[in-house]
Amino acid sequence: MGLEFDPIEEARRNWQKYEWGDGRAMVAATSITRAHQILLAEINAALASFDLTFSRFEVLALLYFSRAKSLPMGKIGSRLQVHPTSVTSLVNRLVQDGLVERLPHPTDRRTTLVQLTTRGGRLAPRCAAALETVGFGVNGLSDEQLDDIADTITTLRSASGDWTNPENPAQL
Amino acid sequence: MGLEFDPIEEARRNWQKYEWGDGRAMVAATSITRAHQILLAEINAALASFDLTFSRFEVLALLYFSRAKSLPMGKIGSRLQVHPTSVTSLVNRLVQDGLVERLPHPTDRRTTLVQLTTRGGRLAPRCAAALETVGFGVNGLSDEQLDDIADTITTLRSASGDWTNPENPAQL
DNA sequence: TCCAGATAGTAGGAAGTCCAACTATCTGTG
DNA sequence: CACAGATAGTTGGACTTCCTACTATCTGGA
Repeated sequence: MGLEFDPIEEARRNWQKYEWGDGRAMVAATSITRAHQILLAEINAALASFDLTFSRFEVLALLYFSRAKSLPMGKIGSRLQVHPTSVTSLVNRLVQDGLVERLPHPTDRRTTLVQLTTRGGRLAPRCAAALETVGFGVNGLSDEQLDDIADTITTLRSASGDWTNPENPAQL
Repeated sequence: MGLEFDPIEEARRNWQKYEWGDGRAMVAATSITRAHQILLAEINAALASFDLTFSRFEVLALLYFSRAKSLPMGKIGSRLQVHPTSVTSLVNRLVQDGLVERLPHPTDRRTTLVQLTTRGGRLAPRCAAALETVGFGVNGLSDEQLDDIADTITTLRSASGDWTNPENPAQL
């Protein structure tokens, strides 16, 4: 990139210099944004040879884990925490690639079931292996660091109401 | 959301159950992705009343911090770590909103300078204040947690070559 | 001097995300 | 039973990001 310094530390200095605050929250938020950008690039590079993206792989994996290898569109959205319209476009592409199929729900005609195809079922574990090989882009971190990040972000997610923990009614 | 459990923990269990790995890296990567999604939504909500997004605010802030309140397109891209074409589209929109101007570089005719307008210069600090008010979406975390996350991600960024530290020639 | 290669920026296109609005279907209450 | 409101999914549009390809300009070595 040609940078001789950490651009995020530079941002913190300026944030403080102009008295916009201590920069703590800004640095944390910017760091997470940048981390996401880096990980996504490495993950997608690892999946490129399968003609998959991380988002589409997540759908495949979710279906693979399900009992009947199928789930309603809406359930996919709530599990992956993405908007219904995102599910629509991801599934469109997966159907196009022959990795999943849309099926009518047996009793609720509003609902569309997404069913993993044989090809999709074969592909998912191979992608998982490829992702494990590249360590999901976080190879530079120790097991402890990975767990620390995950734990802290769990706090963040919980505070933002990512899910309702039955053991913690306070969240309601 | 209607979820009664943490979808990421559920993913870890399944990852292990199908023997795809211990799920550590997957959980860390997925957590960062989700954290990014949450923060971006809160940040953009805080900036919506200014008709700004986080990306466009970052450009504004970077120019505000610069000596002449102007920078070349390319420098903006390298500081914010985004692709040149992203800078083009961000600046297009900022120009359209009258917050920045494109100026020719005095000596290098290839280069385009982006100059903060008076309006842009007035807006930047107000947006910064709004972001500080919502704590950049990380209000649920303590100062220590914020610093821990930032530190760990610095390791990750450094490992991925985000910048070349002059004090650490090993990165070259 | 002059041209090959590097550098700066833009255009067009793909992908993912979200939102608002819309259709179709179900469900519960009066 | 019937209808208002909830629920499921899609369409169209906005935004950011990246990639490839392209033009314009600069620079250094032959």
